[in-house]
Amino acid sequence: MKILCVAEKPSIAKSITSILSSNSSTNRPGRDKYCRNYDFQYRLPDFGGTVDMTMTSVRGHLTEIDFGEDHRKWYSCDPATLFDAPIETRVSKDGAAIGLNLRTEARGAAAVMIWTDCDREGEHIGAEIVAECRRVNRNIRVLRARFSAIIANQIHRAAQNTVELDWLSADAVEARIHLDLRIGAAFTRMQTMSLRSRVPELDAAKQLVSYGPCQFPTLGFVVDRYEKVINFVPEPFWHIAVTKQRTLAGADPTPDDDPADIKVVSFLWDRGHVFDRTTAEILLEGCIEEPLATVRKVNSKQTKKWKPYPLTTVELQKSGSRLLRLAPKKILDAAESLYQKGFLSYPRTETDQYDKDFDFQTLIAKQTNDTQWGAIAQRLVDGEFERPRNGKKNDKAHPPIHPTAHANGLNGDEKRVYDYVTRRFLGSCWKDALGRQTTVEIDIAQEIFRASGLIVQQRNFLEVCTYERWEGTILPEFFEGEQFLPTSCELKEGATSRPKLLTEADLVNLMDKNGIGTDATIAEHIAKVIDRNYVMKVQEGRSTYLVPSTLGIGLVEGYNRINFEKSLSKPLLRRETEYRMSLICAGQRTKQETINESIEEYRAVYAMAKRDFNTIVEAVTRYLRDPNAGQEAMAAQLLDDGDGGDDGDDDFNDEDFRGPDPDPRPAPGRGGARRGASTATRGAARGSSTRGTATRGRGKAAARRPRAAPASSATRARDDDDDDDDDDDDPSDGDNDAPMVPAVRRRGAGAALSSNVGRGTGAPSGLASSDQPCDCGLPSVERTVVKEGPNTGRKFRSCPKRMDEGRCDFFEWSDGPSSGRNGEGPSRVTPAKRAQPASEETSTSWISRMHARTESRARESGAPRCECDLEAKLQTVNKDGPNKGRKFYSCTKEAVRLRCRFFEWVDEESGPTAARSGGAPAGGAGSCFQCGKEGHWASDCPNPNSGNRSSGSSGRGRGRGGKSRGGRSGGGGGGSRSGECFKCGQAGHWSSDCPNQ
DNA sequence: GCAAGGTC
Repeated sequence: MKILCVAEKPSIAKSITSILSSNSSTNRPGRDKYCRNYDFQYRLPDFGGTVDMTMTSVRGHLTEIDFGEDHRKWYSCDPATLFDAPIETRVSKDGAAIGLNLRTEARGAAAVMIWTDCDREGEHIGAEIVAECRRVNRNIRVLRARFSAIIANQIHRAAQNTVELDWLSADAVEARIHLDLRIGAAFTRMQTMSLRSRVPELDAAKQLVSYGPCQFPTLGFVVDRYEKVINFVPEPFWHIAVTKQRTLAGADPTPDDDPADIKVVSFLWDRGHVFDRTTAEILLEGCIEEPLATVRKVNSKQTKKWKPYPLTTVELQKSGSRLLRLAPKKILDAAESLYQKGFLSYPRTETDQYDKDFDFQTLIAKQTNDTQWGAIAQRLVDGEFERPRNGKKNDKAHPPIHPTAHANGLNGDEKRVYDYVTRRFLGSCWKDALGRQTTVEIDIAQEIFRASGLIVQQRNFLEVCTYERWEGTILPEFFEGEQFLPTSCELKEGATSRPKLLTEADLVNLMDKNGIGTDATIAEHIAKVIDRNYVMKVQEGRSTYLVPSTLGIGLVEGYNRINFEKSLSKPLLRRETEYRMSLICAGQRTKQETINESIEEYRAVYAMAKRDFNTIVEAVTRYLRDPNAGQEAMAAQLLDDGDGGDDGDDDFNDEDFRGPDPDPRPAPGRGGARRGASTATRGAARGSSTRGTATRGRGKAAARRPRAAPASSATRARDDDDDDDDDDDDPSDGDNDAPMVPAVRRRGAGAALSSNVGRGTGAPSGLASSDQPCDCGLPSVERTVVKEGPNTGRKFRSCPKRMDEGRCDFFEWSDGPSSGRNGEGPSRVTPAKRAQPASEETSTSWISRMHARTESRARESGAPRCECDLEAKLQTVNKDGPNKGRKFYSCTKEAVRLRCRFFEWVDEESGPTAARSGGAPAGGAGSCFQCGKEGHWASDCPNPNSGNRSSGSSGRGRGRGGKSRGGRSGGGGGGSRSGECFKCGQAGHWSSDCPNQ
């Protein structure tokens, strides 16, 4: 009797064969060059004893679907008919040889045993295999082998205990496949054709304006963050900072003391900060009237920093893009290649827990000869091994990503990815790092302040995970009950800070949490929205951010304005599809019912979109032609960053894995701006409302004091994790790498009230807040462990979202730095580097500051600098017209969307640009594209034959909405209304042929 | 020329 076994991919076929045959199979080529056939004998008592097995494989899905001939051509039908058009399923071109091989092998087989991955897609691929086999063997029996790891006993168990193929899961996948095609094709064709016929720039660029249920939410995340950056309004807050100079032995310093023994201890205010200045001043006044500090508690306890979880694909993409600074797609490509070479395990896995039978020792032993971590691997082999922690995810198909062999001679991206995976694997097999944390709590006029120190006792896994940091902080001796005068006690001002634009790591995280794409496709969706010109990658310093293009913003805003009940650019619709798939799997809904239901919903959305398409055209046109669109966010962020340089993201150094940054998480503050601002306001209101109590209650119980906004309701304090350790937010220290808020605002009455008591002034402290953002960029919230166990009642901070909203993995004990944070005390997690711009600063003031900086720098160097404060690029007008050959300066940035409006003719002394001088050409960003007049859009232009601004005025300069600054358009020298490339902005070619991208 | 999901 012959049984045909079919795996999802060649590598699995090979390894399962090796187990089942005890390495005694013969193999022969199949029809496809990757899919070999393995023959062996295997004992299956249920089939009468020993049987002949042939193991082969497919390569993922075997079939593809498309519309019939009548609907395949774009202009052959109304896109709306695609919701119902007949769909054909056929074996894909790639699958032809594989299908033939299956049919050949199935002919004489009694049964086909399906060995595809044990997930929904795997069941569907199994169904495809069965369909192919039945073409030649109608009655072939179907057996499903279910396994969760390629481990001998599991594989044998799966072979001996086959089950039914899960046809419901296969149906669910088929529903998804059909819906994706119908919806994607209908919307893509409709919006591409409609937009191209009405927006000449898009037509000229042959821009494909695709819609996909994963693409649009991906774009939506980028636009959403962009808008938060743009709309952010900083909210000022105040806090009392207390310092104490003390020798390590706990005495007041004397001139004879070794300076190295003298420490300045910063005490952080238990209230974090308050949003009402008067409240803060009143509380400070109390501290200054009764400045004697009493040490209430000195608490010392063991703490630990947890070793990393086993590595999933999504985590590899997130941490990899952050630490290695590689695009998620590049990381996956490198991991795939390493997998093909046998150095890494299968790189597409959702599992972050190892099977109980997983053979760690053999794998670790393979690393003992490595020059960098061989000694550590040897220690693990020699007994220091500790089983990795278990995460919560298990796809039942693949183990976590781990090295399967020692690799020598790798280079480039592959080396970096391999090194990271291996270090992380070894680290996860070691012990947590151990330390001792000491917290000192003092009371000044019934205000509580805390300082903490950390002694790292055993680094353990940190020795191999060199990209993680956990540094000790020395705390001099303090004794319970002792009293002292603080060295300084003063009011400091900070502000909630602007969120950062999304990084790729942030986006991967958001997509993962919201169920957009799968571990294997997330990177592709990101690449796709970039390829479609919806999103651009922008390098600033060492960080890469994602910025929506004018087209991207226009699309999202246009669809948002139509006000669908379920936004196309939000993850809800995709999540709903997933939910409906789960209903099919559970047998509660049929495939056809689900398809019909979803199609009717999308059909309604489609009809609305088509009816109101003017709204989308207007939004797209407006942004496409808005000279400022897209620049504000970068500019604002740059100004927040001061020098526009590195934002302090951790850097996983290419060579030795020793990055300068202590915290391997995304830089904080990426989001939640509006939320932060609004909660901050609430906090302020609360503070104000109880101010009277504060006045009366001074000296009474703290509980009756005004409540500061809880740390969780405030956005983070200014913190850029900069490489320097300048935690100082004192404006007088010359740290002028950020726009400074006038001293009077920052100190004001606070300065008058501040007091230097005791000896010296000491260094001002950082902010005493626990407003660390979670991995989504939102302010974390404090929760309490309710589950029975050793931590019951213990407080921790986590993502503010509900689980069903996609809560992220951020976690931090409130009482100790034990979970992956840096080693400082829990209340001192975000030292303020410098203050934020004051809240009343207008949204335009950054523009004037930028101009001022530009001009001052230009004066210094003698070279023109653009509004981005970059040296302007010398260019020549190429376009035919009166200005041909004339030289001009413009912004040097490569991405046209980020270029500023700077323009200067070389032959005109300090020639003002149209944009800067106010001498804007007729028809600004808000004007009609056709006639140049304000008040209507081109689609409604009453003067369609007015010849546009190309008729001989500088108005042409804004022909493409001013985005085409004079230089790029030939300086008003006539020509067509949209003569530049959509991507790079230069004349002479269309974006489809752009040589600059 | 459309989608998303497998895999090489």
